Amino acid sequence: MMYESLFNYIADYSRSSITKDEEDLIKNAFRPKILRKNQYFLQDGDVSKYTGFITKGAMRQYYLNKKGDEVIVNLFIENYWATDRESFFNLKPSAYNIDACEDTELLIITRADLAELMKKIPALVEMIRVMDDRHAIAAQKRLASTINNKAEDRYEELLRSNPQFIQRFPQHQIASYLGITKETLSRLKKARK
Amino acid sequence: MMYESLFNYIADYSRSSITKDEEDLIKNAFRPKILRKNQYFLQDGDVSKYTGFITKGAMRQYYLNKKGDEVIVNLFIENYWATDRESFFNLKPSAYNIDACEDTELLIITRADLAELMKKIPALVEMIRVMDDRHAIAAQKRLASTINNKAEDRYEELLRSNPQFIQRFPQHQIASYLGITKETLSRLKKARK
DNA sequence: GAAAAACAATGACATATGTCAATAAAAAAA
DNA sequence: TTTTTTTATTGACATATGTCATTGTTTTTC
Repeated sequence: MMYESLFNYIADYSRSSITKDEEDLIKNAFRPKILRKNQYFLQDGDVSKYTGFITKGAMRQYYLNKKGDEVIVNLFIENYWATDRESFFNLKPSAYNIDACEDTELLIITRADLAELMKKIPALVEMIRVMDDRHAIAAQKRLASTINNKAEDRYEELLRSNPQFIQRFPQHQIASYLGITKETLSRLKKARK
Repeated sequence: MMYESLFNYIADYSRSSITKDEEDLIKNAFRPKILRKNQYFLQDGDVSKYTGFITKGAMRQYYLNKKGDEVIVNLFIENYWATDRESFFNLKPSAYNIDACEDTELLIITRADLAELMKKIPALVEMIRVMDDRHAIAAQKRLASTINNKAEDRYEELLRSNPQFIQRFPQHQIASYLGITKETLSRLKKARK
């Protein structure tokens, strides 16, 4: 069932594995949430009350720029955590929207419940440390890549690092995520052949 | 003396303050390091053995791209931590250089010693959590800004968020940090007037 | 299955930024 | 001070990418 993928994820991200008791604690603390395609998980202006572990589906995080068009900052699929971190940890209104790109299943938890759980489950604390670490490294790389590489190189890089994204998200969303226009991405793909 | 700024930093970043005993533990674990201007703190290919808290001075982190020119990814001044996180935590060779832009004083510690210290000082653990958190948020913002804003807007943003940088680092390094050429930055400043 | 909506491709043109070379100005070294 | 090195400015031109409008294609909805 759903929780299995979360248990596996925790095992992957921490040395110490979790006990049956701990599994039960987790089952009690995280609750399932189902989102239909296009449904919001978080709306701009609301507090990101939950962090959600995706067990099935795909989501995106974006904001609206001055001109009013969507700028995608993150894409999420299975085994990703969806939340606006800033809003979630500081309980302040978010500037982002997060919504489902496909029918999606999540396991969600509040900040307070997560904090409680971390007191009881060391593996969870370690998981978060490792996640933060990898996250920081990945962010550094994505930034460097954005600054220094041409649109084409960044697209190639995404093809290598996250081929699933290209399958599952429409091309204009991929373009936005890469920080280029859909027209540029379209031309760049043509040129690659 | 030097350690005061570290103590203040920890106090700022965690709710629980630290005891006199904990201060002594910290003094024993972190050791002072002085770097002359232009001296390396970390060289590309070496493992980033230490993380360093800057008490005085300024540093930069950069790599050499294919063409062989320096690409600055981070600038550090007082109260910043200088390390290549990926290398420091995984003890693998770094792809970055970190060197001093001015005569610089740091308090340095190894990963192992830091881990030991974290077992003894809860405030330190919290500090790191908060740092990671803010770091992730800042990285997200910097990425979004890099992707969506024009060079000029990014410069304005830096003027607002880190005016000290503009004072202390030469303009061509600021340009590199912003991901633009020195010529573009020069022109952009002229146009602003 | 027809109509509507979302998605993708393409052309013409505009603009931001990069590149290269020259020169000037400022700072550091001798 | 003089010389050298580093830093900054400027011009001419090249290139990547954006913008806007049009059309074609695919997917969704009724």
